Amino acid sequence: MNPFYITTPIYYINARPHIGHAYTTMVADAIARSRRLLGDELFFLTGTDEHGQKVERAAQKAGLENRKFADEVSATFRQMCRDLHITNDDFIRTTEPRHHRAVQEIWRRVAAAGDIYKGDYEGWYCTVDEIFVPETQLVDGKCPTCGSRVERLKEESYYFRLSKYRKPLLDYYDANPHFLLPAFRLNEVRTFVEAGLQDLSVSRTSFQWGIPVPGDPKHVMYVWFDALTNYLTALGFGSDEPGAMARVERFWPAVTHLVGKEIVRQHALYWPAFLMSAGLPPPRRVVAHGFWLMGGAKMSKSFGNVARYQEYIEVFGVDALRYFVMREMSLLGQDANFSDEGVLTRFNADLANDLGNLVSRATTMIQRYREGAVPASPADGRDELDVALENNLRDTIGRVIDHFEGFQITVALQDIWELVRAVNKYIVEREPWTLAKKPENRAKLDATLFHSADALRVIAALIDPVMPQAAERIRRMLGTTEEMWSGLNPGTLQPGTRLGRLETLFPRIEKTLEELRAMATDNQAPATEQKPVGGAGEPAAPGATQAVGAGTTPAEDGRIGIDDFMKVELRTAKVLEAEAVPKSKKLIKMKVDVGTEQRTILAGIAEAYQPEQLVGRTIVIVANLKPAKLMGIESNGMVLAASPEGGKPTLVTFDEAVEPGWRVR
RNA sequence: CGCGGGGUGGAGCAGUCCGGUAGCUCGUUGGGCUCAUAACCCAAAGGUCGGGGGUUCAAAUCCCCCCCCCGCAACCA
Repeated sequence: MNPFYITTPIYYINARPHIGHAYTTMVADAIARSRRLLGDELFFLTGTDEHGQKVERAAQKAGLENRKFADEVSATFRQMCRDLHITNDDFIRTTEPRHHRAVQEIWRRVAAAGDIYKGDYEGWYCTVDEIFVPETQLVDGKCPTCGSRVERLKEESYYFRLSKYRKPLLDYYDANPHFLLPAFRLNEVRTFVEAGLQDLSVSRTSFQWGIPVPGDPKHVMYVWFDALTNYLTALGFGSDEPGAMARVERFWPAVTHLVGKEIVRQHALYWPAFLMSAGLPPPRRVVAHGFWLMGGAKMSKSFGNVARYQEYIEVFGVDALRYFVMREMSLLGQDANFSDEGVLTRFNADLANDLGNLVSRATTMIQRYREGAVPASPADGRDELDVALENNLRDTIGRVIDHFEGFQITVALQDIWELVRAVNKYIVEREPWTLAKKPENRAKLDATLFHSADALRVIAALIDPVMPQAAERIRRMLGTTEEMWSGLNPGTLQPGTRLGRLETLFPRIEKTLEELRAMATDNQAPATEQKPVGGAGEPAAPGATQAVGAGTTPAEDGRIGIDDFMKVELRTAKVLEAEAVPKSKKLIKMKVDVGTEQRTILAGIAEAYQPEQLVGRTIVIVANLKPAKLMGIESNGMVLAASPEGGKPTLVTFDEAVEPGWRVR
């Protein structure tokens, strides 16, 4: 047996599971199921990433002890696996002792290879949020989340000599052109590596919720060093138990890491480098998928367009959701759209009309014409139509297997549905209902019924990885049992097989979209503790955009006094000149008259306004803001505008004409 | 010249690496059938393949230029 090890990313517990997490997990499950059907020895891993400052803070906010908080959120991901019929062999949590041992062992090996050194991490530190803020995210030299002052701080940190691995990584990519799929993503990573690599800060002293560095416990390991190692932990790496290393040797590096495109760099670059340093082979394959878009836009909680997988399960069923996502988004392709219309259309057209109806008509006829027992296919009843159908079955089996092996699940489903339609056509061409009227057509009718049922048996086997429940239900109706792909052939259905109880496989959903949406809303659980979303649900990269809404409260309840407000000097100003800042996307530079003087101000409104339409307008500015440089230009103030989260700004205007320089309050 | 992805019938996509009748699903229109979940089967309409040059007997596909959209990065003071 071939060893085959597949993983999902471990999901960062600062968000609750949504469609993004569900998608990755369902795809990994389908691949796992397909490999089992092919006879591989399989290990399938998923889990949660639970360390880090964001978790510490989220726990604090929820008023829970770190571990309690982690337990709770991690459990929702475990529940997601149950909800989606995921067949993972293990569910790892980075807070488990086995993982601590494994990570520390990796650290020791990397250190022994001379790739860890102590240095200083220097950056801007917000003492309120207790977090380092990347220079580029500073707002007016202040913390972007809480607005308080940041200070230059140096923190002792261990570094990993990533720079040393530029050449080995490039060599590895060259020797393994399919290491990262799809191919264009490997190009991106290669370009990045070629440009040169900086050593990576891999420890922190500013928080404790992490895995201590061996021999220097005031340091905890930083994000990726901890998280990535989970893939080895689950195999038993670092364990003292007898036989643990045997499993590592068995399944490593025969691994496929399924990831979202936002964490390609970590998996295709950091991780192989860590492993090389530790004297272990890099993973065999990384497959990176795109994002689900809602209404053409990336899902984000602030847009309120994050799809919850639970609603779709309730309305359409687990299999239908699995089918939709795998049919609609090519694993090796671009981003795809997730919409109620899309799901509904796929459900009715593909599942109810094409497949469900085929199952229904084929089984009903056997029931009606042959008392529920599959007839044999007599030689004198067969003709070229039957031969063509059998050939079609054989070809489709081969192609579907190939496509699954190449991670082209979407294409495999297309092929299966081509077959489904071919069987529907076969039945129409044979007209069994006409044959049944004349006894002399008995042989031909038998052949027709047999081959239809036989085709259903094959179809059930082929959809099994994507829709395990539907496959099983078809088998129950047919009276057959599960079959491996390795021995799957047309024509092997046992004559005399008695059908089971017939049921409707996928009942058409005749509801309108409005009704569906209403159902979904009704089912929506009362908004629980809203956690910020990071990417498609995978661990956010170090220095990623700070979570919205987390720890923004400077004072007790966040309110300020009138005197605080009066510190902000708002004034009207007239725009005299305006021009777009070259090479910038959002900035417009303008010269404004503030009554007593003229000054230059930059505003991030280029996406909503043309410079020409600004000239002559009266706007509101913050007049006593410290100057700041943007794109090399100094801005003396700030323009007031209202904007939806992530949307285009609208300038503050007045009912009646006002003069420049008036105070606004 | 920051990096990358994309622009193909009304909608969503494949085809582009390895030039040669432009394909699939949904939708629309007409027909067939009645075993079946008003499902299924057939047929038709609908595309200057973002624009312009070039290479070639032949370009959606190769080369050059331009336009537009979407990510990421950099600047929403």
